[in-house]
Amino acid sequence: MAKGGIAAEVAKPVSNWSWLEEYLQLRVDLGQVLATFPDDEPMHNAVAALPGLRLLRQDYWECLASFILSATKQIVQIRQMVALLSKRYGEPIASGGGEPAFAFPSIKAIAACSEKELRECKLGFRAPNLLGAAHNILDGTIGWQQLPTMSSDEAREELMNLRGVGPKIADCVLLFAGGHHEVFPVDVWIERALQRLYFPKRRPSAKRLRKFADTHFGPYAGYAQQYLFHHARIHLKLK
DNA sequence: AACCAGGGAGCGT
DNA sequence: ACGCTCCATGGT
Repeated sequence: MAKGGIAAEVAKPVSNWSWLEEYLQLRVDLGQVLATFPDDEPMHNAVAALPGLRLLRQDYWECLASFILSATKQIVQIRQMVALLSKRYGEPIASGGGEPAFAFPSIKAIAACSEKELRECKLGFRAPNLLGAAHNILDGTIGWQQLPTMSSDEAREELMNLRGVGPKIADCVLLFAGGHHEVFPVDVWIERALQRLYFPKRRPSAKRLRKFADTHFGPYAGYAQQYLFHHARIHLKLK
């Protein structure tokens, strides 16, 4: 994904790529981000292993919905659920002549589904949670439109009013959709990675790790989380 | 063929 | 505040 890309090489750009620049957060200076990371061995290793890793800036709804689906599911299966939902309830989008492609379903499209239909997309017990989120957004139970202007603490609290949304999922939405780069979501992988890398003997509680994450990684803790997370998944044999 | 998965809610202590 | 257990479904 070299900068400049295709658009710069054609005489007349047929398309405006600014959405992609936004999605990949190309305005963020990675060098400045990396400079804020703690000067310790786990971070050095993680950064060295994954040069150029970036956070995405995702759509709020797509992000929230995906992470509601993620509870107790493997990543391959999450992709499956998302693909199935999109195929059945999403709008068709340009696919470049290959397989037909579909956007992630809108809030209204999901709200119009029955729980049964969602369960038929293999959502299991997550089906009522996704449906409830769509309803609560549309009926104003939570301040959806105000989320982008809220502080991360306010937005987290607001999101956690949704059934099926706890601290981890809320933090993922803050980081990946809200652009709150200081937020450090703690999931089972990061928990294991932090224990292994920073506390090989002690095995601190989840609560303790939460506090460590909040104080140790600085203003771009979310980026640090991503480097550690993917490094741990790819190179460390955890579990 | 079990076992368990990018969590969260609802219980019990 | 903790520590359980259950929740559906499919990959390994």
